[in-house]
Amino acid sequence: MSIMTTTSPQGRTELLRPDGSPVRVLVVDDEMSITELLSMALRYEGWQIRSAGDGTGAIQTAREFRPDAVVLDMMLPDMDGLTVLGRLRRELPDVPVLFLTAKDAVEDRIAGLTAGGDDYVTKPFSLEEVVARLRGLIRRSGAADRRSDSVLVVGDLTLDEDSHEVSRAGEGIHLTATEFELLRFLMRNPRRVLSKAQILDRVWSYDFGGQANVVELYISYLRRKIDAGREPMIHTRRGAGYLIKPAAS
Amino acid sequence: MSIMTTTSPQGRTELLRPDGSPVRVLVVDDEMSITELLSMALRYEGWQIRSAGDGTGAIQTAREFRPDAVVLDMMLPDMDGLTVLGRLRRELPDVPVLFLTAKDAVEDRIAGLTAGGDDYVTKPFSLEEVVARLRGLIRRSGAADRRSDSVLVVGDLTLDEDSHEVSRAGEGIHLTATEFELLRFLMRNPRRVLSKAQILDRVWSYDFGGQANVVELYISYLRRKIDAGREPMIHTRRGAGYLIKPAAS
DNA sequence: TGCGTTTCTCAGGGAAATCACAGGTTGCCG
DNA sequence: CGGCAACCTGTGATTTCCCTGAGAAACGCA
Repeated sequence: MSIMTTTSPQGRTELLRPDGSPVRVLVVDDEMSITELLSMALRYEGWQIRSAGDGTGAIQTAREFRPDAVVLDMMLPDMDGLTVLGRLRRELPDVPVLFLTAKDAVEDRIAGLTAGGDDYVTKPFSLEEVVARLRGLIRRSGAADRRSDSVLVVGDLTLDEDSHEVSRAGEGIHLTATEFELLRFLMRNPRRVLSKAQILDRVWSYDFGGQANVVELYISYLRRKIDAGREPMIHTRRGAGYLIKPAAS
Repeated sequence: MSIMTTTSPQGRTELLRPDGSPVRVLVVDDEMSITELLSMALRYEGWQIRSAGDGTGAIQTAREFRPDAVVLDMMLPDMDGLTVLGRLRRELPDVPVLFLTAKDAVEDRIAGLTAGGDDYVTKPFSLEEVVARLRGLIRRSGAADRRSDSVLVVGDLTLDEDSHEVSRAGEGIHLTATEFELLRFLMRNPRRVLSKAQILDRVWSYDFGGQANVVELYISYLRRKIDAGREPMIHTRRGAGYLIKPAAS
């Protein structure tokens, strides 16, 4: 299965299958709130989502739905995550899997999970992170020539999702992990106003309980690094949110 | 059967058959978890994988699948590894074989086997090691002139997978086995951030149960030998992982 | 068996990142 | 023009992550 990309009129880059149909993703988690959250976010990417609450359902759905990627919680009620993985692999040998795992479980039995090019994120995750990892997995599982797709460009600002490198007008810029995710979210939605609530929901983990003004703070950080002494690209829409756009226009 | 190479847009070098179709590898082991792990990793190399759980199945599959290489566990339920080898050889006289053997198993019998150009690794192995050995076997079994493919180059740093020689700016550097494998993995993925989990999964043996900070430790060793007093090539992306890139950029 | 090498654990130090808080600034509306 | 709400940003506490020295254990080789 090879995967193509196209750019929608809104300027968002989408992954598509060769026949133009949407990418299909299977989400497996026993907590309904999590599958809901993920389904919502992934549908917003333009993908087609199916979900399952246990291993048995996952296998069944996979067989019939034939997803291009799977999001799989390692902690399921009926069977071990590794067992599910094995059976999934029998059905869909080449499908990449994104594992969800508890933060403190990382050490002991992650062994081998990422070996086949798969990936994992720890709970609690941020939606941007899940989406980014999934995009990476799907891109790499598909046919060749997807190099350019890992680079986001807005005006003279570029962000490479593989190397995590960011530069404006050719000059490299160092960003922290949170700054990077925030900028990625902005750049994936250029010229679109994003509310603080949206940003908080996508960039911060779903269990974040802090003050909402972290967004303001990190926008401030980003401006210092990206807009410093230049024509600003990050703009405030008072009462609405923030947006990024090329400096020229 | 001659084997060609090509370089994908991701910068990874792939082995291909002359007609452009993927290399075919047969994996034979009675432990399902091992065949799964290997299949996953080898598929990620872009190869086509078939697996068998015993000697009988191996012969059958080999006859029909006609692999370019075979990974063969010496300890199979139904017959001796040597017997399987003999029958395989009848079917596929020129196909190279990579033996899997327990660490404490008879070294002397193996010694004779590798004389024919075959190779072996001991369990528990690291995936990087298996992949590297297989690549070597396949390259050497194919048409000549694949010498250059065994050398990885990133900036002024070179690593020869055949001779295990490493040098930076022409100056030879001695690395231990683990350091070598870690550097190889980094250099096979230049300019790409690799997480500690990914590194552990590929470079350390699949049964490694230790602390994740061995990766930090070995990165530290590598830096001392490779970046010492020079423009650094190994970079930390805090919260994400490590990457290697030419010093220039 | 004995010795050098390699691998790995453990723990302390230190740097970086994250975030709360609070005071200052800006823009909007009456 | 005054007042309020929204936003910006400096400061510093806390946490998290990373680095590395020291030494124990395992390994390899003669």
